[in-house]
Amino acid sequence: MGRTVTVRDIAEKCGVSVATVSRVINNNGRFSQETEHRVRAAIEELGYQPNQMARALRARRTDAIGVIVPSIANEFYSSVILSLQGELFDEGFSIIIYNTNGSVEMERQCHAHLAAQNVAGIISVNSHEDVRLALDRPVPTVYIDRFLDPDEMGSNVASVSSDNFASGKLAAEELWASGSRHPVTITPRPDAPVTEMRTSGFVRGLKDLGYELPAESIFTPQVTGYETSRIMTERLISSGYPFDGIFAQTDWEAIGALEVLRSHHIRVPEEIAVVGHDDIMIAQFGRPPLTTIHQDAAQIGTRTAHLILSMVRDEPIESNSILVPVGLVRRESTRRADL
Amino acid sequence: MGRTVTVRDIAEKCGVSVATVSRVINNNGRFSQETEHRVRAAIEELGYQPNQMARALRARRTDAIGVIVPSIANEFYSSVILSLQGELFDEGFSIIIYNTNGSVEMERQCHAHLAAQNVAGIISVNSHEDVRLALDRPVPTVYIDRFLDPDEMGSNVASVSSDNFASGKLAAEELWASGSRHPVTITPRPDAPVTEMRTSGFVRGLKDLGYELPAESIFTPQVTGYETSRIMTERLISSGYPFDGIFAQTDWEAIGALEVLRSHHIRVPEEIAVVGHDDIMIAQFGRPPLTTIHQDAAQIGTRTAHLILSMVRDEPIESNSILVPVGLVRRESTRRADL
DNA sequence: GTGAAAGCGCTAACAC
DNA sequence: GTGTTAGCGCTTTCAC
Repeated sequence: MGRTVTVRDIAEKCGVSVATVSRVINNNGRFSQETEHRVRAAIEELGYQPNQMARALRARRTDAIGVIVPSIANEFYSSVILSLQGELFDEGFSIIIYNTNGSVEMERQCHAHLAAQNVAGIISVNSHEDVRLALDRPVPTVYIDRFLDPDEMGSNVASVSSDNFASGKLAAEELWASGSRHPVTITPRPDAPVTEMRTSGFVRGLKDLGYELPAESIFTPQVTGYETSRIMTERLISSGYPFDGIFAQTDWEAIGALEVLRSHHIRVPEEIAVVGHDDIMIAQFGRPPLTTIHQDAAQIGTRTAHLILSMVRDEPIESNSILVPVGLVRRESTRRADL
Repeated sequence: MGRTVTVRDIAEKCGVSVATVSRVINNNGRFSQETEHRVRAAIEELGYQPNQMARALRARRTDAIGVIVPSIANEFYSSVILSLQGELFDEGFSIIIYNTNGSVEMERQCHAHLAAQNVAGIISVNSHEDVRLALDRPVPTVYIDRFLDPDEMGSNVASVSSDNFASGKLAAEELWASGSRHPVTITPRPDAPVTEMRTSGFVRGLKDLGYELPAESIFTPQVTGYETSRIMTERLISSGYPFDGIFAQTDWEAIGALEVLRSHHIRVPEEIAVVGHDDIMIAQFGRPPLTTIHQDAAQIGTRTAHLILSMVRDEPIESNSILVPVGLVRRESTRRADL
């Protein structure tokens, strides 16, 4: 293992200065064709790779994008990250990932860590930190799963999100069409930024159909997930509260609800129709298979990647608040046969 | 936004030299208590954060660990990464993630990318690259899901893996105890490094029970997964090949098999017993719920993190080939009632 | 079209 | 116990 090869080695081998080598590498400034050939040949021959740390020190930033996410083990998030990592890699960027487990304190620490590392940009997924913090962060930030008012955002903040209002509305329409006249909804944790949009879309959808959803029909657990949803559904049944449809705002919550309904021998969709949200793999394996709102994780990933790249490069962006369409995937937990 | 604050600012504010400031920060070398207090106070007051790029340039390496994985969207991998990211974060390290989608060429590119970034270490998950490449890479590398002969490894290569031989054996014993006398196995893709160990454990387990598994009973698809497994099981049934048990070496393959068996009205476990592998969430939702081999993703993550940290710090390591125990999780796809 | 040289922010000799 | 200084590898002004 010889010393690592630097611009200097290339320069010496070619009998030019390091400045010229640098110009060739970055295709920046003038140099003769002949020099270019010699330099490129030497780079090839010696297997030279520019040292990114030195570059970063000079440029005052790295070619890395920080990604902060509640948990990479969440299928929806990992799908988004898979997609955006691929796009960013193609442009020479790498991603540094942090899991916060939903803790605001952890999020704060991650931002500190990222600041010290001089990342070029930050992608923050389903964050419930105060967005104003981002406004006076020098590094461009894109929020996923969080709708931001375009007017409130500085030029270094943007958002990409599913159209959660639309998904709430779709769920309302599907439950109604399935004969549900007293639907309820189970939201993610109250501080999840998507909760409000989905719920208001749901309320609005029902209202348009002539039904005013009572506030008591909106259930907002402190912790999102399968277990919580089981417990809530169990309580809901034993309380005798009249309901004949559930919009569970995550698929895991929907699956939890389905399991409890099944254990009570309540027929789905005949007695109670159920709509989930996200369309992760488990949805296909519900009993019955779950009707759900599909989020386009791949598209969210690519749009986010393109957005952050533009911002990092100081290129103009089409919009600083991108809404990705959702769609209903009808399976067997809605639309009773006799309707 | 003022200029970013550097050691120099701290030094000036305290009336000391940058060297002293550096000594205090790194707790390296001598300095008076009084100086220390002044410096720390100034750091606090100005909100100084050491520039990691400059440090990295100096130290010739960053505090980042590169992680190369086939796909972060695979639940088992993402659970491992969740775990190891937490551990590494506590020690001040960050992780840079690459997805290869199982492509060796992509893996090669990722290594090149990582080399240019001077990561302190590399964690390579389920890689099928030539390990000898790692031997003359200067940066420590830990392989996950790949058993390496301790003798073949240099001091900068190590491995952490489930005890895949044991899991094959467990599967054999469980199927046998469920009354299966002609079991088959469906492996992950042939180049997956775990395939060989699981299969030989399975063969050995059956042999110990007095059954010699014919080579025709080992099915090795080119592509791992739910769909492939469905197709293979379908073919297996229509071919009339006699079998009464399946060891599917991933849970998704097991779920695919279960679906096909169900569509043919073949009773599980009465007619055919099924054992999966990994114990990811979907296993609980199989029809019937899937008996499977549990892999301890969290432990694999923490052991990997500790290993790579020791290697990075040039500390001695207990072992360069760690085997993490597995366990059978019995659900309803094995052990017919009448036995 | 090319070279010399400064400097990004930090650490570690080395001197005192 | 503290200061001076070289230099990590790169890019970029400024000369010529």
